[in-house]
Amino acid sequence: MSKLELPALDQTACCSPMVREPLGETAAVDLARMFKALSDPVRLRLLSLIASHEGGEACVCDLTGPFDVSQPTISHHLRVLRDAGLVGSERRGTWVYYWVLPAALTRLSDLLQAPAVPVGAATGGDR
Amino acid sequence: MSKLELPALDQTACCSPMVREPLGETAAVDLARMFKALSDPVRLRLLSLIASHEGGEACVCDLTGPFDVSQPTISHHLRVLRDAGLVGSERRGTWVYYWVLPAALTRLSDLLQAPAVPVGAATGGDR
DNA sequence: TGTCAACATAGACACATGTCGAAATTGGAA
DNA sequence: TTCCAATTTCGACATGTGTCTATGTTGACA
Repeated sequence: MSKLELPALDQTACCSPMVREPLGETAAVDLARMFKALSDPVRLRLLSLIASHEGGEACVCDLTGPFDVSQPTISHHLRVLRDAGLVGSERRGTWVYYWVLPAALTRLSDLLQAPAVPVGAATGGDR
Repeated sequence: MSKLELPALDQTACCSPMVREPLGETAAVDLARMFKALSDPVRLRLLSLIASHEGGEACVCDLTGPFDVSQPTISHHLRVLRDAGLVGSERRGTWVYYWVLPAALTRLSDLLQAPAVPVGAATGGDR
């Protein structure tokens, strides 16, 4: 009997029990893609700048000035943010407007607050 | 007079006002580094798996099995998470334990909830 | 229709990153 | 001290990423 208990004790000493379901592989790929979009300082600042405007929306003409990179680079970064589902965009005549998609950001922050809370497959959708 | 008012109207039509201070360059570099650590699916799942254990802490021996990559690769990923300040680690005899640093995760989620809220320079510190 | 401004895309390039197997390091037991 | 298990680090390599200049696309206006 004592022999049977020792292995169990060994495992208890090494392993703490799981208290919740960890993130699955499919969700991780999706979420990692969004985090990757945020993993560049310029892109992070772009998102912040857009969100700092009234209504969480800004014109591109307001986004190309404050950075030390060229206009095509800003455009490329905005594309990455959009493709990752973090912002939406629309051309209105001369100007193109970008806006944050709060649902996507909420999805990320929910994960970080309780990282192992099961995340549903719901998408934010466009504005 | 009507000529003088048109340019001002044009600018109003294009630009929405700023309602808060956007993220600065220095903070963005720091935060982007943490997001980069989360931008790989395996690393995201590792963090989630650690956090899913009781006390937000897990033994490495629990972390090397559930993934389709080699043990050195898991070790490398854990290193990236640790260097980014998202987890802490400690060797206790035979086993090495990793735990999440909630303050770092909170810092990220706060940014995503109100992306343009000024983020202080406070660090999470180690456990 | 031609011209211009605003913005996006393409291609090239230097540098970064994920993964592997091999090797090194650390701690425990004999 | 030697041997072993657990874990980290190293070096190589294929692939990915940020940035640029050049070019293409879109919309407004004369």
